[in-house]
Amino acid sequence: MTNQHILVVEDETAISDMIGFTIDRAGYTWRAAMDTKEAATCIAERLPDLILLDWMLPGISGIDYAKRLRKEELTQDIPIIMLTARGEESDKLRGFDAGVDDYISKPFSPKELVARIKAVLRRVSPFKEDSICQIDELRLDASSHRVSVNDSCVEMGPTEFKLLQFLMTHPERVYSRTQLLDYVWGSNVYIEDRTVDVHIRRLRKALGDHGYDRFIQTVRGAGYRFSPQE
Amino acid sequence: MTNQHILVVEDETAISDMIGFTIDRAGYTWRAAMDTKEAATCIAERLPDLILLDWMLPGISGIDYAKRLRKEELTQDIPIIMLTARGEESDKLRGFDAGVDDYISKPFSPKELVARIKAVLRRVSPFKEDSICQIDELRLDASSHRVSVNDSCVEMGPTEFKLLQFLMTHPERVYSRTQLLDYVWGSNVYIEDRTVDVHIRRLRKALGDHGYDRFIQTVRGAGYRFSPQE
DNA sequence: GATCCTTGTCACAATTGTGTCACATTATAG
DNA sequence: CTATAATGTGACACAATTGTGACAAGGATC
Repeated sequence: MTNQHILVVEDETAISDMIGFTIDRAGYTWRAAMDTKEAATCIAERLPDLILLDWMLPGISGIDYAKRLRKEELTQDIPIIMLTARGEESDKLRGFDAGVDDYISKPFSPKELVARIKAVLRRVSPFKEDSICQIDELRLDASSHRVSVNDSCVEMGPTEFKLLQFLMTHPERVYSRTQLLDYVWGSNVYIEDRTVDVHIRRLRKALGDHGYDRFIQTVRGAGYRFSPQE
Repeated sequence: MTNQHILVVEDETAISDMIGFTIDRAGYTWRAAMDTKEAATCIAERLPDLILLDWMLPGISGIDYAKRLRKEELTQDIPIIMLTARGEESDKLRGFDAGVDDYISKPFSPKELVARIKAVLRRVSPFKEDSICQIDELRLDASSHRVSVNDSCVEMGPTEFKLLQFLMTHPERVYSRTQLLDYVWGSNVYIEDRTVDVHIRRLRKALGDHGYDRFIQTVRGAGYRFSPQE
């Protein structure tokens, strides 16, 4: 994972300079853009591995821009971390809907910035690599976004897909509801723990039609585990 | 989930009670201190994995205390999260200089508190996992939350699991009932000593089906001990 | 705008775990 | 050997956790 590239979209140069200095020292390369137009140029020149996006940009809100990035094929898989000022946190949820991966509220420490960048990159990249994951006859194809058992398709919602993807790529290990929220939904979403149960239920139902719900096991007092065993 | 311990340094009992309640449910053990003196006592008794520190303490600012903790060898690596009231955020940067790892501004939701605690702990000690513990043919795998003897699964409740985990990671040593309550249940529960007996009984029963109950030995007048030897 | 799908939350049901008690059993002191 | 204290054990009420169906809000699609 050497030489990952980060695009900083931020109109205050004081801030983007500080950010640049920090991520430089962390071993990443980066470019700064002051508006969406510059950003487009940067992206064309070199596709970044991650985008740091200010909440407010000249002429457009960061969220709207994030949505736009999500629609373009080129950029739809690039993780986005939003930089919010104090008091804008109430709108966080809107951002997660737009596909934002994480938030940092200003002022933040260099440590925190680097930690979140690392966390997001770690979370995102393992998914990209092995696009096909098969355990027994249960097969998950990330690139075509399909789950199948013996070539017959298993229908499920996007969240269930991501959940199954995470579980299948991390089998034989128990994850608490909070951890699953962290890893599957994203770090700081404020969602009830119990919501995970409901999605587990939906996932089991989808797999159950094909007899594979037994792979998803409840560990009382701890969380859930994916395992072909027993 | 290896029973991490948190120290809460906060002079308002209403707040520290609420915090305690929350982190209890998140599976951590904790102690509360109302001032730096009490804090020192708590640290001496059991070194915490994380410190929650109020911005203002009787006689000293939280930041100054944080700096002091950073100077002591014993505490310099323990992550600190500061609790700030609204309006004190402008001083965040000073705190980061003092080596503070994160901030939470009051009022905060339990969910946010737990999320930040986990984030900081994960950031600081990412390698605290795995922990497969095997003695003879008895194997306890913390990450998959499984106990097995010769690959056949041993069923037990959550408390029995934690108890066995503690005993297996601290073999050859006698623990009194009160100590076990402290270490396995958490130091702030009010439970009868004799309850430990019942859980020992349940644990023995689970292991006994596989012939491993002899590992849990009663030391009359003292407590219990885990040991492969008779 | 009408329709469909997804999603988070809730309320209630089903299940499982927990702490305490009473009584049985065992060890130890005298 | 007996008295006494410590530990083992089964039962049980109730607490806590998890499963499940329903629902309303919000997006997406057309």
